Amino acid sequence: MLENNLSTRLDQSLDPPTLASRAYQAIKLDILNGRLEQGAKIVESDLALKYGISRGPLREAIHRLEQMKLILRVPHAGSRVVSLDMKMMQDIYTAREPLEGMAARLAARLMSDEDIDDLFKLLDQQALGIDQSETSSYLQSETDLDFHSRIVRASDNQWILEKLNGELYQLVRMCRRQFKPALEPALTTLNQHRQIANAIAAHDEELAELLMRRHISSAWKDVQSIFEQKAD
Amino acid sequence: MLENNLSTRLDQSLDPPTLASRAYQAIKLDILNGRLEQGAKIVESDLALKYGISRGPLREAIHRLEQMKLILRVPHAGSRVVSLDMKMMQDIYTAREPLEGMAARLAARLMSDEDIDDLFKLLDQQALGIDQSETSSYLQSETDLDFHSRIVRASDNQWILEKLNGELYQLVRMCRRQFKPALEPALTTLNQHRQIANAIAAHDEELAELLMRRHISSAWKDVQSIFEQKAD
DNA sequence: CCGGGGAATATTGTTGACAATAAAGATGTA
DNA sequence: TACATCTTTATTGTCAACAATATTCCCCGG
Repeated sequence: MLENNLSTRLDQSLDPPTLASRAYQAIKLDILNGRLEQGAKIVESDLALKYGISRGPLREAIHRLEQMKLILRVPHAGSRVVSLDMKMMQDIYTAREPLEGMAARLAARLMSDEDIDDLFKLLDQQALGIDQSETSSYLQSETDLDFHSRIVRASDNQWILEKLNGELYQLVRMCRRQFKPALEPALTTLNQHRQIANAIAAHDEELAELLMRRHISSAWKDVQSIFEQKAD
Repeated sequence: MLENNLSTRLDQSLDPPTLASRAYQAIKLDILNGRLEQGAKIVESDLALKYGISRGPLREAIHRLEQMKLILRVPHAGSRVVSLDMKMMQDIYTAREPLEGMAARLAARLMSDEDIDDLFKLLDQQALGIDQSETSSYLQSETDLDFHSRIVRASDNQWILEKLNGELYQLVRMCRRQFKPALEPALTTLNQHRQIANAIAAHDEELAELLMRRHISSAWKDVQSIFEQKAD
């Protein structure tokens, strides 16, 4: 198990060169990739051993993941990987809708011509990926989030950026991974993205916000239906 | 300085009976009340001594406050109490606007008749406080946030609740405290609150969201003007 | 007098050991 | 066998010392 330690796996990620940060990223990836599955118990000493660090920094990593809701912790009783139920995902999509709507509005106001070009290039790329049907659903999900991520970055709002990119999108990734087989038709998503991009290119704030809200709302309906058909 | 330690000051707050949690609450209060002023350097060993605990749990408390943006931390260099500049407050109000709009929408959908009654009672109480002009601006600010807080709680959305109540409102408190003298006319605020409450009582989701967004937007304009007249 | 380099200091990052609490298992009784 | 209580174990919470890093201050040369 020692080939799994941090110094060998994460030497290149030098953002802040602190053990806690690297452990944080490592655990986050383990959760997102499913190596730590939903509801799995997190034992500090085990993970510390696995990553070859002490419990101190590992603890800090766990606390960060707790704040972003990837880990659920109950005092004196330990922590587990979050398990996404329907209520939680509903809360998340319900919060995403107005927040990303505002992000789209700001993007329509602020986005530079070059960034708009790049956005359309991304859409073309996404269209190509749909034709080649062998493209993994994982990749499609990533390019989808990439689209949203660019809009959020263009909003020039640090708070919205952190909450959406840093927190909500991770949970969306986890949720999508769980529902790998039953995906919403990528073509619908692409068309909605195109409309949003057009509104942003026209600097039509009102329309960009409206379309983004519709887009998120329709995405939630898809996720919701999967939850319901899973619960029969 | 030892009469200031945690066991004497915080015995009653037993939410989670862990030193880290109590330190977290203590430091949070110290920041919100201005005992730790904006931009002040946070030295772990000093605070640990002051609160009579070790650096371990104190560190955890600092990390939590960092995540909620009351403390700014740079690795290896230490942490300071956040200093609120105009850009940051703009980001916060810009995020509040759609989020609280959605909260108002949900409240209009879900709020029970009893809770609506309580909401109106709070408004009457607030009106009384305005007549007695000796009421401190601090109290007015608190009842204002209380109004918003109830709506957010009624939205039945855990994520929105945590972000608004747990994070953004603290920063708004800090900002208001800084601008004690120049306050927006409380009467305007009260009237806007009344309109919002009416929309919620009528279960008019659309209107509740719209009015709440306008309310936040107008509140931001007030704060913004104070920033600008301070920077001349 | 001013600026750069380097030792001294202060502060954060990390560790392993200890204490307190909760979970699991054993023991005895009805 | 079922159940309650105690004992044992596993796990988290806390602490104090150590290591690594950044900051400060002093000295030196210009």
